[in-house]
Amino acid sequence: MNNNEKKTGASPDEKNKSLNFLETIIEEDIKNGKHSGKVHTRFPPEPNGYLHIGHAKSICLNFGLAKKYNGQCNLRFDDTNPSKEEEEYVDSIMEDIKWLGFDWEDRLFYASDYFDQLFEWAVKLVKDGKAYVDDQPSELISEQKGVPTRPGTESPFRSRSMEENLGLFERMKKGEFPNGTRVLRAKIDMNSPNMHMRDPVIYRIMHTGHHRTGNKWCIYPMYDFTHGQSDYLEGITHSICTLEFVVHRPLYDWFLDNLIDTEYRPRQYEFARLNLSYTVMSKRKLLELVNEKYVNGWDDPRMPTVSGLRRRGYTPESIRNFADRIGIAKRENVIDVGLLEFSVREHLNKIAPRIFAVLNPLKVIITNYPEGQVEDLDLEINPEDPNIGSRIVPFSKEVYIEQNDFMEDPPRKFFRLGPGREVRLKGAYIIKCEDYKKDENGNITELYCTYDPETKSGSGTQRKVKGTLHWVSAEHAVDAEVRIYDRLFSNEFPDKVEDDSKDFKSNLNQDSLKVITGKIEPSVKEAKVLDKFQFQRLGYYCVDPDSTENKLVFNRTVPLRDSWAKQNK
RNA sequence: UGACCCAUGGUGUAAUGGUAACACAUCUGGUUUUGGUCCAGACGUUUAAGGUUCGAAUCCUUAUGGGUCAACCA
Repeated sequence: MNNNEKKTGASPDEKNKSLNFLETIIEEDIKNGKHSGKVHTRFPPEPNGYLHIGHAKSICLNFGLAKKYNGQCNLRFDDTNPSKEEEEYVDSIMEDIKWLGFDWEDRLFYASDYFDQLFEWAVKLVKDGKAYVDDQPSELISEQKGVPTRPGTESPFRSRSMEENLGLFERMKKGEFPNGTRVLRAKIDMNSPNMHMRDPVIYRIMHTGHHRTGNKWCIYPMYDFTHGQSDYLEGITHSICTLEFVVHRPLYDWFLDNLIDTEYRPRQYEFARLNLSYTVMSKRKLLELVNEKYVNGWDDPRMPTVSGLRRRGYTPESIRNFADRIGIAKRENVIDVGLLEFSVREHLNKIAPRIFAVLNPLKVIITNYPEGQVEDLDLEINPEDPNIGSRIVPFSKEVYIEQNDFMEDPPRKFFRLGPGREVRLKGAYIIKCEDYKKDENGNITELYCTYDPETKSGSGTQRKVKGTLHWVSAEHAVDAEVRIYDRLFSNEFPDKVEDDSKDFKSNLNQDSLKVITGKIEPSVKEAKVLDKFQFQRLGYYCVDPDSTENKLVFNRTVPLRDSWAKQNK
């Protein structure tokens, strides 16, 4: 067994994991022969924004469950509100799901596919005396709904005749009434302790074109009147959503019970949505960050969006592993963003080619190295995967190292360079610092070192030194823009603010982006957009789409763990 | 003056009436030409009170704490 095979990071779903509560329910259903043992889930995004890591959790859940139990998962756009929804979002959502590694095959649906059927069902409700047209404005309806602790009062239009309701509803459909003048309401129970059962609105007038149905409709069904029936039409067995829909479940069931005669029913289950420390997850807040230019768009690498994470350098595998690790439950939770970072490090460690990059260069002149000599050193690409081969890195008389790899007056445990100290330049020679130069401000500007020609890497040399530094040859190095990203918020819980005059934006991390120019080894010239690297001793970086033929741009995905920095905090 | 959901280490998630465990985080040590990786170890957990039971994290009751519900949003 080689080093790679015994890694614990192997996809968690290969391990014997205990079941989450949904898997328990599903296995019970299968055992009982419910739905003939079939499992059919769906992922139902509203196309009014970009997907974020919380959606990724849901995608992994729904598609993952289907896969695990030999079932299927549909993609269904919940597009019942044309005033907010756009084609642009449909496209980005599909791209993100595919990128995450999931496939809905030929099962792409839209709630708007069902508008005709939904309308017929509404008519049935009217004919059965279970729905009525209300002529009141929304403010009045809202007032009559009461509050959770007090019953509501019935609308004066509640007892209209079936014929009158039918006529009015038809006229609503024909476009005879302006927006907001009438709605269709289910007649349920204004005294219910559940607000959603107090004669919910099921159709509203909206003279707005729809991205799929064009101008065919000027009335649109509400979410509650759409979702369960859509699940029914698609043969969904387990309809999984987040906790805030728990109170909607009685309504979900009510519509099906009053509309459907067959025995089959989809059933709704709820799980806790993902919250991540040091970030916000609501679409509204994310949109605010984009609109008010706190970030550079939905795919800004600091955003918790799927497109942002992709651009940041995250891999689909790392996100899937993350989703597996956080589990599924009904308890409110805040996951430490460190777990996400662990997941991406874990994967990138296995696959990212190692290269040398010096981000804060300090010139080192090797005084006894022959002028003009260049040695092409053969360095491994990834010690985790020796079979992958090696790369050539040129070495010469003048190199750059990191400024913080030298201290004028270093403490004993500093295993790097200082006056009179020795280190190994990784893959090259052991050098000794003989002298250094400072500018008028006291900044170190140059180091003068000697090298030991007997210590060339791979020559069988026995000499050991405590420290090993990365470096680049000054004349061969490639300049690149490097964007050092940090957490978007400085507070673990961005919504926690000192007083009401502030909001989550007051917790924004002012240093979440630093742009510098780094010196990178020449092999990087071949890099393509989104290629991922480990800058040795620093972190994982990937090529940003802003890169041009003449200028590479790198994003820092995540720094390497740094026990030295931690120790010195 | 309500209904519903939830409560296990610092953070998450298991244990399905029978030894409270796994991951991350934290801390030690070992290996290392990355202060990375890897390896070994340590730390630390059932909200409370009653009840049922030979036996309760698990079942029941009450309390406490947290959350959700009052868009013609989803």
